Amino acid sequence: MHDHPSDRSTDLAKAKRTLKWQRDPEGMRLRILEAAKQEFAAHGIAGARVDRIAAEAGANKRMLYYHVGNKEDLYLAVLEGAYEKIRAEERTLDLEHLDPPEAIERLIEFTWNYFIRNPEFLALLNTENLARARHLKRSTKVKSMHSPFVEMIRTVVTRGVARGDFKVAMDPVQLYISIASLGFFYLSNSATLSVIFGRDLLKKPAKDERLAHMVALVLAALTGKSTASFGKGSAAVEKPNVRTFSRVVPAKAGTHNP
Amino acid sequence: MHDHPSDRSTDLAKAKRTLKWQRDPEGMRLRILEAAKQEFAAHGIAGARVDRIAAEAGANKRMLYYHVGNKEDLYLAVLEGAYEKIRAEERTLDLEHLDPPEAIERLIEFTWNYFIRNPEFLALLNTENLARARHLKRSTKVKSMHSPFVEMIRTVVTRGVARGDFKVAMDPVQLYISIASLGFFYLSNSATLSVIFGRDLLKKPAKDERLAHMVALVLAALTGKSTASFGKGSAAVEKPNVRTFSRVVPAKAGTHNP
DNA sequence: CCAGAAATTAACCCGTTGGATAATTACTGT
DNA sequence: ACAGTAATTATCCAACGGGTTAATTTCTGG
Repeated sequence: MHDHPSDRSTDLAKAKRTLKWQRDPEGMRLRILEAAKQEFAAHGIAGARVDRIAAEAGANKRMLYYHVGNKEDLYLAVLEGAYEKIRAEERTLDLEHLDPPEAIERLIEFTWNYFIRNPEFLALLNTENLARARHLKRSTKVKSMHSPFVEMIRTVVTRGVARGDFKVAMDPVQLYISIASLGFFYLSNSATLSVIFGRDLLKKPAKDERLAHMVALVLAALTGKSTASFGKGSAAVEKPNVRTFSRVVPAKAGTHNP
Repeated sequence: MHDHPSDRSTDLAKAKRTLKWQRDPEGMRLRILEAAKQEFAAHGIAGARVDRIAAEAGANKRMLYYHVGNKEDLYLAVLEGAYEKIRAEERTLDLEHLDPPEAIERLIEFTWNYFIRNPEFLALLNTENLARARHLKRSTKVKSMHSPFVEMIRTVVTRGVARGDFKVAMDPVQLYISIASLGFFYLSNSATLSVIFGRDLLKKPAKDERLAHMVALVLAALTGKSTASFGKGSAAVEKPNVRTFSRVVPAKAGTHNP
């Protein structure tokens, strides 16, 4: 969504207490949706509280119904907004002019960083899947928002195979899902995994290591080469990083999980 | 858990109406936990209804509190049971005597099939992560149940590298997470992905294709070979399958997602 | 066979929560 | 300036849902 003056701080709730109050329909709607996004992401559909959303948005509960609708309408609006946002960002990624391996690397990095920057997106997807996509199915809007990534991957892979960079040609859909998988699962399940492994998977070194592993894994599969730290200081899309498989079978190291 | 006479049918609820009723503490407890598992998996913590669990278990609501505890206790018991179950099955997998590549394949297949056979497990994990592992953290029981897979992977990879089967040695933890990722994400998010791609990812051919892709991807990365359908009719752990990357860049094919 | 404990049922309680109704206040065009 | 509409506030409420209390029934050991 485009910036709106009353959009930044999440609880500038009272900033509107100028004498009595002033009108701001669009701003109100945005604050409601933002608050709803946080609430649904944090508590799921059933766990979300309409009153909390209202409070967080600095609004009266009645406003939610006035501007968006009931709880489910609210949820769907949030979900659609989330898809719109990622699709919009996806479209900004231009891979056409890159060497195929680097294009794939960029793709992985973008996806990974998007997930890191938008944890609510992960939560919302999980919530929606818990609901078996009951709401998505009704949303013609989302169904018409196709990700450009599948086609991007198709052309990149084709190009890579033609140029000899890649040994095999994977199904773009499968590869797309795999790239999403590797990052999504790690981040989405970081809480339980951190407990199981007895170490914090969200601290920077762990995340850096994960990104390097994902890139190395996918590129190794595509190129057939063990992809030793290939250069190109290329300041990655959002975060430069090491890119090798972590040292050879790192022995029991720090992990306390046998 | 071990079989108990009054365990099989889920709604044999009334089978206990022998005149008035008869006692069956253990059976009751099991039915309660099974019902709770389904309920929590289907609706999450906040969405779960204590009354529904009771009804499904063929019990009075009071029984839940008598045999297990309040809603949260119930949830934690379910979660711990889920971890116990998967850990138990994991221990039955013996990879030591297999060739490294085949061992990895078996591992992937096992994980994949376990997820398919236990959809509630996926849902529970998602639910717990939505709660930021709030309950897991309190469970000393689960924290002490280490997966044997990480060590299995470590030895297999080491062996594979020594024998020359594998070109690179990956960090076992990363590889473990990656293998889980590839299957987990696909299945856990199949509902939304199916809507987005406009095709049912859960029908058999799609699932078979996914398994083949996962195996090919991981093995290609490890061996450096494009892993063309390597043989060994090896009747996979639970489901034999094709194992190549799907045909070369399958053109727009059936997919309606550009 | 019977007393006490264990298991189970039946009924109720009360805070929460989504949603609705109605009254108030701020804008807008004319 | 003012009428009409849009935006917002202030209350209310009925149902839902987790948890509890108390009465009932079955089982077991002596």
